[in-house]
Order: sequence, then structure tokens, then C-alpha cells
Amino acid sequence: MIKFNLCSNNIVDINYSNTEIKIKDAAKSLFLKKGYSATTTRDIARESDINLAMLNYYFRSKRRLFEIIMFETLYEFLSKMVEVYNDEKTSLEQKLKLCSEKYIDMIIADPLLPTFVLNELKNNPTSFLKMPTTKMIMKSNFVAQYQEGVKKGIYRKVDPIHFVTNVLSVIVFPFMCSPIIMKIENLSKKDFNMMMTERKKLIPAWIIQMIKK
Amino acid sequence: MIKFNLCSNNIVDINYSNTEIKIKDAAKSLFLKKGYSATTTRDIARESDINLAMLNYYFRSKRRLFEIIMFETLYEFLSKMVEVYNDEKTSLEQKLKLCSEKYIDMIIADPLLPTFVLNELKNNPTSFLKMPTTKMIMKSNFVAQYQEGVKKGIYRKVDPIHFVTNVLSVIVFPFMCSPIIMKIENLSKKDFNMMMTERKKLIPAWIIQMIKK
DNA sequence: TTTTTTATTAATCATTTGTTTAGTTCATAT
DNA sequence: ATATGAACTAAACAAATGATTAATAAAAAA
Repeated sequence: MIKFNLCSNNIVDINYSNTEIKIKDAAKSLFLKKGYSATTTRDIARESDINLAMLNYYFRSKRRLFEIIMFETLYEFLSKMVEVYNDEKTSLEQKLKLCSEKYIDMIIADPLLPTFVLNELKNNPTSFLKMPTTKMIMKSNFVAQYQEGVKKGIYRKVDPIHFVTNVLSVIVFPFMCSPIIMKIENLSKKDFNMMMTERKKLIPAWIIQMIKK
Repeated sequence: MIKFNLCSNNIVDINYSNTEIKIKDAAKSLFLKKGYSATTTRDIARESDINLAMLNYYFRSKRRLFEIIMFETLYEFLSKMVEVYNDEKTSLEQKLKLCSEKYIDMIIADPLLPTFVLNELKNNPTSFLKMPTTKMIMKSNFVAQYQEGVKKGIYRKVDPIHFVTNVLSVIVFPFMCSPIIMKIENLSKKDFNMMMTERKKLIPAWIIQMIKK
């Protein structure tokens, strides 16, 4: 059985044993729901239906198990994000549309992810440094296309970081407020997801209006 | 000494003892920085320089201390927010400007607040129900003015919840990403705050462009 | 002053929690 | 078939943690 290595670049084709997967799945689910500190090793053992000692047998410590999960989650998340950004074949407006659709679908499928990532990142920003895809965003085709539009006089000029930030803000933030939005609007989870689905079409239009001269 | 009461509406003029304040201040600072579970009662005792038993003497339990702090923090936060929304004398565009300025200043002064509120709310959305100001937002003058503009044909029509969500998104979300933004843009804390200050002027313009026909 | 209430302290309790150990079962290779 | 190492288990350990207690000091009321 091959031990996982944080520095490795291909995580996909590693031979995990059955129990190892069970532990990781349960741990990820619990870490996402309750955060690192509120999750106990016994919680994880119970949820994954394995013996407590197996956690340390496979992952040495709770901390290390968490870091592995954090790395894999970040990696998967960022990979999916960068995919759209760097497509040479699509226009900026198409990318905006694809972004909205893809990210919103992604978060609907895994709604606890943004809060988890941002929250645990606050305590440990170093884990982000290790991600090769991080710095790539600002050098992506997406940003380049925006700057081209500025040069052509089609788009208003503003530091690209503002542009990228705004796109992510209107996509991601509503999910982090879902308890509040659902409360004040009296929405069920299904209603809320419909509202988010609505935004897939609205967001690209909003962003274009924001930047267009 | 008057015991704090969660149902009371005026929290401002209660007579707290010296130690009580010291405990609350330390606890709030720690809860904001590390969250509920990662903060121990001994952390709080050390930070506030009081005897461990004083925490239970004044607040009965860690949980109750947390709930009091949560309530007061939420109350203060929401009060400040609603202030701008319901001013009858200002126009929508002025409100947008005031919003951006006030909220951004507020969060620069207390940058851990949004993540803390949203994160702990996820685990316990009920505490939000108790806040009288919550539901008021959608019935505020701010929303009414937007809907008026729609009727007049000045603004594009969209469910007001989207409008409010967007405004808050572009204001608040960047702060929650501050570790990421600082990392990929190589910014110091000072640089980052300058970037946020820049946004005070940009956001109102963006929002107007978003909704204007 | 004396009495009574309030505030504070050090020590202790009972659980919880992360981790380890010593022993057992199971699978595989020789 | 047997030897060897990996996978698994029940039990236990040590430290941490939320909470309480019994005793004392300080303040307020009588």
C-alpha cells in the first residue's frame, strides 16, 4: 500500500485500501460539517465504522489526516476552477457563463466547501502556497482577455484583481449566507438552490454590465 | 450586579463588573480568532488574567458565554447595517456609497467578524432568528427605493434579494478571501486594506451599472 | 462592629480526547 | 504447510478540558 505524499503532484492514481477510503470519506464529511477542532477522532471512527486505532495506523495523527484531506480538497477545487479560466477557445463572455454554471453546480453539490476552505485557510494560509494553481489565476487567459478588452476600449479599466474578486464574490458569497437568506426569505433548501440556479444566467450579464463602457 | 439576559433588548446600559468585561473581551477576541471549539476556557482565563473559576461564576458555562458574545456581536453588527438602509433622507445611490464606506471601514476595524458570524451561524442558525433587525432588511427603504426605480423604468427588474445579495457579496466576500488575495498578489495587510479602501468608490459605481438600464 | 453577601482562589473531579500498546486474525509468498 | 508481514481489535494511557467545591478575602448591609 502506497503512503500518500503531500509533495506528489498526482493524487488520483494512488492505491488506497478500503478502510483508508472509508476513514477519509467520513473525516472529510465531518471536517466540512463541524470544522477541525469540533471533530473528534472517535467521531471519525464511528462514522466510518472502523476501529479508532486504524486512524493513527493509516494517517499517524488527526492533524495529518486533516492536512491530507485539506490538500486534496483544495487541489480538486482549484483544478476545476482553473479549467475554465484557461480555455483558449472561449471568449470572455463565454467564460463568464461557463464559470457561473460550473461553480454554482459545484457548490450546490457540495455546499459546505467554500466556508470550510476559507475558514480553515484563515488559520493556516501556508497550505495554499503549496497549490501550484493558485498564482495561475491572475495569469490566466480569462484575465488576459479582460485586459485586451480594456486596451480595445470596450471595457472599463480597473485592476484585474478587482475584476476576478467580483466574479467570485457574486458566485460564492451567497452560498456562505445561505442560512441567512433562507431565513429572511423563508426558503427551503430546494428554493434556495433554485435561486442560485437563477443566478447562473444573471451573473454573466451583471458582470458584463459592470465592466462594459 | 445585573445578570445579562438574552431576551432583553437594550444591552448597552447594563452594569458589568470589571472582571466580567475582561472575560468577555478576551473570550470575544479568542472566539473570533480560533472559533468556539478551538478556544478553551483556560485560554480565556489566561488571556483575561482571571481565575478559571470566574468564567463559570459569571457565565455558568463556556457555551453560555459564547452565546452572549454571539448575540451582542450580531446585534451590534446588524444595528450598524440597518442604520444606512432605512435613512429616509438619502437616495439609493447615496445609500450605496454610504454602505460601501461604512461596512468596509467596519470590517477593516474588525476583519475576523464576517467569517466568524457566517461560520458559527452555520452551526446554529437559530441565534439569527432572535435578531429583530434581520427580516427588516428586505422591507427597508433601500429595497423600496430600488423597486421604485424599477417601476419608473430606470433600473432593470430583478428579485430584490438578488440585489441585496450582490451588494453584500462585493463588499464582504473579499475580506473573507484576504489570505488568498494577499498571497497571490503579494500584498501586506496595509496594501490589502488600501485595496479595500479603493473599493469604497468602485462598488457603488459597479452596482449602479449592474442595475441601470 | 458585626453580619451577610459578593468576589476570588487553589485544588480537585469527571469526562473527553488523541494516541499507543500488546495481542490477534488474515492474506500472501515461499 | 508454514512463515512473515500487513490489517485489525480491545484496552489502556496521559494529557487536556469543562466544571465544581471548599475555603478565604473583600465589600456591603445591618
